[in-house]
Amino acid sequence: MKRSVGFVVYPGFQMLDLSGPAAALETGGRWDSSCDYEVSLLSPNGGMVKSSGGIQVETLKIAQAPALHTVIACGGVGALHCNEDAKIIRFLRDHHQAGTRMASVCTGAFLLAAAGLLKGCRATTHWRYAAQFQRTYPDVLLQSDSIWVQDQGIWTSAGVTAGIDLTLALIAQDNDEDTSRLIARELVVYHRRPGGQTQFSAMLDLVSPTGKFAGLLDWARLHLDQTLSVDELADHVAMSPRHFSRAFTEETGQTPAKAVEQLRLEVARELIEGKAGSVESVARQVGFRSADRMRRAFVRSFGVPPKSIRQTS
DNA sequence: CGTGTTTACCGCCATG
DNA sequence: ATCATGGCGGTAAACA
Repeated sequence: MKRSVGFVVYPGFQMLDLSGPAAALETGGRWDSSCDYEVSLLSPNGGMVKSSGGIQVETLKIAQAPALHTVIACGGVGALHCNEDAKIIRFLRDHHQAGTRMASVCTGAFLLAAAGLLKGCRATTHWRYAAQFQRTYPDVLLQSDSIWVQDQGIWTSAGVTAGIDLTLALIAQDNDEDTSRLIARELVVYHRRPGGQTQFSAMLDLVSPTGKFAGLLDWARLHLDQTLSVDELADHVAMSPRHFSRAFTEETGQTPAKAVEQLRLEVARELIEGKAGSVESVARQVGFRSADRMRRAFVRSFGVPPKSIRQTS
């Protein structure tokens, strides 16, 4: 069966948000006719649309979209300006109400949220825009540390290449895990990223090389059993707590306490998946004062307690 | 499950 | 004027 997938783009969209998922969809049909997708590109006014990198694509007007099985809203710097575009909003709203499967990549989540589709739903977006997103749409349960999230049939993914992970998951839903695994191998990407669903490792990679806080984060990772309060961190880089907090948030897109908690959660998760000791002892190793506190942090961040991670891994 | 306490965050403003 | 810095106080969240 051929499934029709429509990508929503606009001036300033991110090419990789489109081309990554499109490549994954294209690859599927190559062996297996039951995994065949037809891709259409849709923009508010149709015609040629320029991506943020300058490459242009030919699009249909969204009003002339064919019947669609899935809609994917692409992200990009343009998303922050056109999330009030009435044509896009109406298009997304109509298709959602009609039961079309809805998805977004990166800051495409801003479009879904603007259309009101994410109210009360768990969702994610590019980590750098997470704070802005939460401020703009406080009624969305943002899971800023997830690669992708599915809630109420709406799929959102983190920044850029996470769109490929998302598409693999969509393909797995339409077909099966094996098909999605084969496609991942063909594309030479991870079928399941190391580190599970967290994008924080990716964040460390992106921020560390250039950032002022590279050394600080590395140091913190090695001393997770210490308190690591904002005051201590600020002291460690010889800044006032106020200035440190502001500079850190600006630089990394995360507040200091959140970042430390992410580090703790990430290491804890690895230890738990690796079955290294009891949940209680893992909690202490990574600096949670108690297993109960760690458990709450897990639920807050991953949506599930440590126990269920150990069981499913 | 409520309740007092601590912590983090952020807006505002002063300083240099 | 602009920018980096940092102190203060309110608020919200997390903790005990």
